[in-house]
Amino acid sequence: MTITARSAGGSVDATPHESEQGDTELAARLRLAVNRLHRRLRQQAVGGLTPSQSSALASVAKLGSPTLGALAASEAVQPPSMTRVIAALEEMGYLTRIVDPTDRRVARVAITEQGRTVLDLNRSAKNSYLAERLLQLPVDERESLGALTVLLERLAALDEP
Amino acid sequence: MTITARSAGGSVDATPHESEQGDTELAARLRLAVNRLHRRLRQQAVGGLTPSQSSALASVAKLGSPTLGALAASEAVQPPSMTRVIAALEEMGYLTRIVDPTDRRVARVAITEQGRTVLDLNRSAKNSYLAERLLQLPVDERESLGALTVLLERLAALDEP
DNA sequence: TATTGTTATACTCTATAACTATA
DNA sequence: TATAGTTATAGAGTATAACAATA
Repeated sequence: MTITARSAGGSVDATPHESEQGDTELAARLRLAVNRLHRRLRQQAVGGLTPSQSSALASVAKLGSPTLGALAASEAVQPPSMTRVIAALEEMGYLTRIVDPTDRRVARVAITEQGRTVLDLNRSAKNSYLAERLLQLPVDERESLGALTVLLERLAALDEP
Repeated sequence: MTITARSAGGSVDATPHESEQGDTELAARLRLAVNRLHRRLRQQAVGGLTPSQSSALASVAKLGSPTLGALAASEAVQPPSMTRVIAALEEMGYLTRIVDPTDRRVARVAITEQGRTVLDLNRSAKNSYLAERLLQLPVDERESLGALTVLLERLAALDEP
């Protein structure tokens, strides 16, 4: 996939100020954009899961049967916060706890059949805020978002300072 | 500027499942990425401003002297939420209230000299979470982020359903 | 004694409902 | 009566500190 910066016939109207910036200004703009988009997204509960819950559930599916601590680190929250998220997902039947046979202090979790179903529904939600907006974008910009998403995922996944 | 989706020598290890998705899956992945990145970012208060405050301050600077209602709509929050953000920014001396001469119900706000200084400091914060991470990216990916940030800004700015 | 997770508590951000001031 | 904003109150998400269980 190959894209260009402003390929939609000039519909991306960056001002000179925006397009001729340094890395720190790019960081500031990206921060604002992420914050604002997050505010839009948080108003939509997708498939009965809050953003924190669907994010954690997706991480569990990806990691297999992580410990609570590993999951908290992966989601960049503190253990007490993850305790609550897990409790909610467990009560809904979307994940189960597994007692670690070698160390009974650790709490491992794994996704259930129901949990996987919900996750799939979540991934294919055609009526979500973002899905509807992506359809309003020109095809080439939509494709470029695929590349951007990979970068965002990596930025969010990088370790702490 | 031209980029490719995985230009970092294969360091972007998207699975086949991730790279061969439809728009709805892209939406789901983008949603998760934005949520996670937001969680990373919210832990860093930049220049003494919370994310909500710096976002609102930037909007005021962009809009000129908006009414509280217009600012709330621009930031996708309800008027009571904006009342609090404005009160905090006003107390810090970063914006002032202007009585609308034609309608004394409306509360207009404008950025102060101090506010503009803080905003500039914010934009050039070299030690922010994102700024440091952007420096870890290959140059071509960093450049692509500049173009794609514009897309995120537009997604966040689109009107409600 | 160190580590893993939980409970208790508090703070930030945001929302809805009810209210005030002005039109 | 309608509109712009504020105050009162509540809920979601997360944090730190103190605790319990296990190593």
